[in-house]
Amino acid sequence: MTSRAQILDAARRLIGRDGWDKLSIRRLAAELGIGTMTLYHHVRDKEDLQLLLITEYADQIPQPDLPGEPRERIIATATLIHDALAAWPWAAEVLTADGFVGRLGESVWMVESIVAGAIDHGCTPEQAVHVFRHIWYYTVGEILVRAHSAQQPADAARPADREPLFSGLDESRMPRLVAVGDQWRTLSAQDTYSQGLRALVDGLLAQATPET
Amino acid sequence: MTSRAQILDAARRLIGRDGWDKLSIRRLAAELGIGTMTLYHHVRDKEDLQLLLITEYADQIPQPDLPGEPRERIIATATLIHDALAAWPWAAEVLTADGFVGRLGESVWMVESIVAGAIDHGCTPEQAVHVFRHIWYYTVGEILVRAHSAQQPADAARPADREPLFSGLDESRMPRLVAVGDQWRTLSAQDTYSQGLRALVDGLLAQATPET
DNA sequence: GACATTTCTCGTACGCGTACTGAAAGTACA
DNA sequence: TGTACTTTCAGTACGCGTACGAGAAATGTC
Repeated sequence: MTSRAQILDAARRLIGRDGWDKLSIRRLAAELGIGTMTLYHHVRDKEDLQLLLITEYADQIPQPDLPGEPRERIIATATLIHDALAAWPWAAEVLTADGFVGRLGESVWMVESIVAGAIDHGCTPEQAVHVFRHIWYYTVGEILVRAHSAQQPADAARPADREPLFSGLDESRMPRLVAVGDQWRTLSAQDTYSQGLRALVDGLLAQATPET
Repeated sequence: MTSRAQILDAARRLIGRDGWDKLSIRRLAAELGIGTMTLYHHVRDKEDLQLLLITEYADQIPQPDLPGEPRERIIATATLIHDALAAWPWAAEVLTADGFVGRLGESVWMVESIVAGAIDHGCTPEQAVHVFRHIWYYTVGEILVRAHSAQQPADAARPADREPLFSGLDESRMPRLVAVGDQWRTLSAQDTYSQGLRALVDGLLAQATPET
């Protein structure tokens, strides 16, 4: 008999050894020493398998002491989500479904934390849901875009990507881009997320409670 | 001899007929009546083929009269990008690479427009680049998440996704989520993007020019 | 015209995800 | 004990992206 726990263990072993892009139904079955089709009796889909792995991953994130200030609590929680995804960008690709919320398991506290922060700041429940949604959009976008662009240096064979962007631009038509020039690439990407997140949260909270 | 134009035509025909998820190298070759591997002499990759299609799609978007007010110009341009992607969400999945900017072809004016708006508003070039970047993150995230969740109803077979979210939540631990309840699903998603975009832009511009 | 070089064409093959069949082997319950 | 159900697994099949390498065709050069 093969149990769910054994499967997930083997999957983690496989991912740890060969990377998450090498995870396949066939390889996992081989790792377990069982037939390929047997796996489909424990797991509906490859996506289902991935969701199980992600749920476990998310559940393992410890719930930290969050600041009492609503705005700071929202930002801290979002950053936590972001960091977790950044450490495993593959999860973001799978989680790009709204249904993910139902799969969160123990780690719903992240959603609760952000929604609660928004409500405590004076948002209506509807606005609070929107706040979470917008933060989620922004976070997923940042992770996915960065994960992809970080992959680029791997295949440095493409010469078009190596030369400065906007090289053959007509200065009369695109004056600002020409002025920006190579600054595009050389930006430190470290605090980018934090910056955008703060702007977004400030904007959202200001929108929701204009009198403040 | 097979030309690039013929390939792209056939690809568009195929996508129009069977949907963009049915586009495959093999089917495209069959549509053209040529061998599968022949395609690889005109196109490096499947991704390359997709980027060609997207470039053409983007180039075809007409450049409208944009408002003179910097903030409004930024929002109008971002909305344009968003609408274009929403009409063809598949493009967003492919474009999730920073290198996309080099592939924009004629439609760089969108980037120029946003960067120019930010600079006109008082941002430094570096800040302006960040403004575009954040808007891009948010837009891509919104498109990808929404595209995925819109696909969900297709396979309504999964019962777990049908029942109300957060059903079995412990009220004492997740009070806010329980309070929000089913509002999660019933939100009108129409103006969501516009709302979040405005919040983000306002936050970004306020961050860049705090004295205003 | 003869040759070399580049460009184009395509068959074969590998690994992948996944569906279907059919048949063993184990377990549960009568 | 027999019977029904679940779990396991091999085999086969389909379509996918694409690496390899062998030919065909076009093009340039003398």
